[in-house]
Amino acid sequence: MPHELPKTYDPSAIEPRWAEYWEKEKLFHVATEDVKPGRPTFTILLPPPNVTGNLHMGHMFEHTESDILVRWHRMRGETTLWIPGTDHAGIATQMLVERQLASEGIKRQDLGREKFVERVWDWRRLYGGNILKQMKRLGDSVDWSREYFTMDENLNRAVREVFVRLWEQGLIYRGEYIVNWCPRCLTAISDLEVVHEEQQGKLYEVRYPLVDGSGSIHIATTRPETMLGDVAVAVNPNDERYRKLIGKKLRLPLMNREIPIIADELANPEFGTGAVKVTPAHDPNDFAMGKRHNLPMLTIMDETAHINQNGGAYAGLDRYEARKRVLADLEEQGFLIAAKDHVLSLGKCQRCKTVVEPSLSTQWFVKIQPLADKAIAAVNSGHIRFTPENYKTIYLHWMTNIYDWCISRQLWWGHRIPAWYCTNPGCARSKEDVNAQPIVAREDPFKCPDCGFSLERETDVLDTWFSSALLPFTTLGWPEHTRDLDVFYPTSLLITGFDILFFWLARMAMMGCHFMQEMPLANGEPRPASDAVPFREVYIHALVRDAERQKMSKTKGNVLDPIEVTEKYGTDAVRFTLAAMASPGTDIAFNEHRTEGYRNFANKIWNAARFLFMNIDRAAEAGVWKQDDFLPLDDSTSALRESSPLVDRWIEARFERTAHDVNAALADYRFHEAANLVYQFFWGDLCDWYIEAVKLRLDFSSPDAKQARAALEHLVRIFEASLRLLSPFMPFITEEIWHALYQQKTPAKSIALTRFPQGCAAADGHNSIERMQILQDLIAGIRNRRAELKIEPKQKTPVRIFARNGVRELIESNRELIERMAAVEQMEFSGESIAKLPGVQATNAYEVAVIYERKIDVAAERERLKEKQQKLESENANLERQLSNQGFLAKAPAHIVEGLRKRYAEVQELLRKLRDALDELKGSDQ
RNA sequence: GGGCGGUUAGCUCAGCUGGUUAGAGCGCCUGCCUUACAAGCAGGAGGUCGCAGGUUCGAGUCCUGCACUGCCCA
Repeated sequence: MPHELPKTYDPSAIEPRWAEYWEKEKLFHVATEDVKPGRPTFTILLPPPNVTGNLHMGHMFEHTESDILVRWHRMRGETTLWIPGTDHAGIATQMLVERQLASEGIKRQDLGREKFVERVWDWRRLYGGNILKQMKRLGDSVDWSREYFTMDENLNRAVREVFVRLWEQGLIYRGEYIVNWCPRCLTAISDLEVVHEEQQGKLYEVRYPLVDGSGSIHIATTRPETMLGDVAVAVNPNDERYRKLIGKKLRLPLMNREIPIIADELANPEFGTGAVKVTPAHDPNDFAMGKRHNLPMLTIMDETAHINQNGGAYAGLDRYEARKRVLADLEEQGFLIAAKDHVLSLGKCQRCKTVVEPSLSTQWFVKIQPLADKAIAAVNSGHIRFTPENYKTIYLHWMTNIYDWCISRQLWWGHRIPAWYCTNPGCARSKEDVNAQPIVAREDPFKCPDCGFSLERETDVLDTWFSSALLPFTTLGWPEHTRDLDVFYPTSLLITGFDILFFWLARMAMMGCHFMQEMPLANGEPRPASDAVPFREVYIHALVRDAERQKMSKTKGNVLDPIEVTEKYGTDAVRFTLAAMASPGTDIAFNEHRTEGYRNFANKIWNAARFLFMNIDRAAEAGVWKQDDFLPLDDSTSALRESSPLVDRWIEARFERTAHDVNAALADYRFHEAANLVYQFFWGDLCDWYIEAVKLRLDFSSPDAKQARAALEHLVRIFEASLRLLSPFMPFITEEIWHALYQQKTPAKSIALTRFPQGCAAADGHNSIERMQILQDLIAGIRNRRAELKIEPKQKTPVRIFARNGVRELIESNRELIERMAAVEQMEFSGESIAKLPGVQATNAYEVAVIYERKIDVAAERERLKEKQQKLESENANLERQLSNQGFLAKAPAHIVEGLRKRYAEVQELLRKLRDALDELKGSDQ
């Protein structure tokens, strides 16, 4: 059956088909019961994208790198599992559904908690799968049967178990602390969810008079409205200016309240006036001071950041309105001394960008230090390794300066905290009591064990990251001791961006090390710390920026939609772009021109395949080829025979070396190197040289069609292996061509399930690479000379060659190749050097002259030779300097010195030839 | 303020533990529709490796300082 392929590669015609096929055939499903013991496993957990999100370029980059590694490991015969899923994204999702409700004129409070949560689930069912659909389109080779959602029933049970255990271990506590409060989201958020932005503001100086009338003190503040909640003024104990005022009382302006002057190291004499007001309920530093000095905590704002009853006349005002009024009143009453320009850092809610209000409230916290200690040890002892390595420093730095983690959120969407309070206001388990001992339980309790009253459940939910932190073990069935855990835990690798290093990675490390240490190994033995880690390796990928290196952002309007780019150039081309630019630690400036180049590469492969098919069809017509002849070829045995020509040996050696280097590059996450190696081999070696060379031997009508058949067989063999080498990088086009090659008789359901070439660095036993290089240089030299002489491409020219014995033999036996590739029609060998002939290209291996009747342009020729001479002279001077340097000769390693000596001899020889040629030119000039 | 990076061709970037003549893609210039491919083929130009010192027989590569620049944390 003849092959029919369009002349130009059209990815849109084939990609959706294969994406669907891979999914439908469940090609990447790993059934635990089928896992063979002893076989290496490669497990990787997909960082769950936000369920509300769409796939962006960063995802595609992350998925491309993951998919390349996953496909590579799979093709190396490992049991390879990639687990996909999505994250319930508490605040983001709740906001989204609230907005939807708002368009119907409803507030979530109108619906009530239960109905609202149902609405969120409805939303999720309808739209939540979008990002997964996009992943399917891109062909991510994940195991879809294991898809998870962080709110799934089984994961919820695991979250609850973790919470209860941490509570039992004293690692979770409830308490009144200052937290970051978002007055728009109406919830507390963790330190990490606050983004700091520099902003131009004012530093106000306000006079606070002493109660005894003996004077006053000037305080400096950026937030004058919080003075309503001031309970003290602090000065540094070493500050001479204020030392004798410590302990005295001040009268707080506007509020007419007496407050003390206290001494605290936190007051910085260098900043402002050196005296700071203390508002413990509205500033984290002041809170710490308040604790130290046992000051009252006076809350002056409500949850929407409006002044409350404690703010006297200002009650009911929004915080910014209150600031204006406070300033106006201070000024009017003569308390405002100055307002200086000041750049301040404002904390904003990561989700909604509202300025966060530090607020005193009762929240749940994880006592983090004991968990962090384990996570630090895991990295320090090498059980978790980072690439690039510098992230280890960043991780350790953060981990050793860690604060307790506020895990409660005042939301409805999320894992509700499994804690119950007694409804009896007098009971010690009542919610109103900050020090209450709630009932934290695996099973819902019904009545208070102390007083028998009914119970109410905690309304708060957990930080989304709390559940995400558990995924490496909960997705594998924890808390049960499952076979999945035995087989797949610890996961092999985490690929993620540095932006969630602390949010997620660090917390997974803590939770994994803590909880999995308790889980015995498959054989019942206790689990060593090295096997408790959630992942053995971490690869932190860089950021994808736009072509101008700007961060992509919706406001800038420079966001590239990966699906759009993919539809324009093909998934393979986009993947290859990302891979080829993915040097560890370097951000990617995504440039469509580059993608265009790799689409061209795909087209090149496509056309190489067309060339193959054309010849297979011809061979079949000539009766020397049957489809059944073509069987999968085993990598371990070479197809080379004694009689195989140099080019066959050469391409095979090049292939083996490339495959070897690609494997080595991927093992070190050097994606760019791997991609470039494949590119260079496929285009630079296979297409530019091998296919051109093999054309000489593909004449099936000749009497020696057997030789043509052998040539075709070798070509097909190398090509098929090259497809496998390319497959992890370009899964679609390789799949398509590979299937076409086998014509329904594929040895596997997919090229993704075949073997990745392992390669061999020392495969070239016949020095074919070195020998071929001489021919390539010779051909390039003749072509160059022809271009200089402006010879019509079609016009063939004779050449004269002088070469020493071995090289002459090499050239003679590849005469046809040279003739074809350099447009040579006659090759004549000289018995002696022709270096003096005008226009000779001289190397150490040969001298070649293009014979052409057009008169040599003497001036141009001299120019050419002089330039060459100049380069060589400077190299020569360099060599002489080094070789006469005793220190170099004494200390440099022998092979370096030897190499230099050899090169020196070559340069001498080349210079001599050049001088001769220049002399000769002088002669012809006269 | 603390920490971590970056500066190599017009652009985007490689260059692993110091070692012979610093590479790639894109762009640019010249010539070609050579029966796989003009999304192609062939040839070519283009770099005092941010600056200044130092270590070394030898520095794009190691050290110090400076300049510019990016990011993270406070």
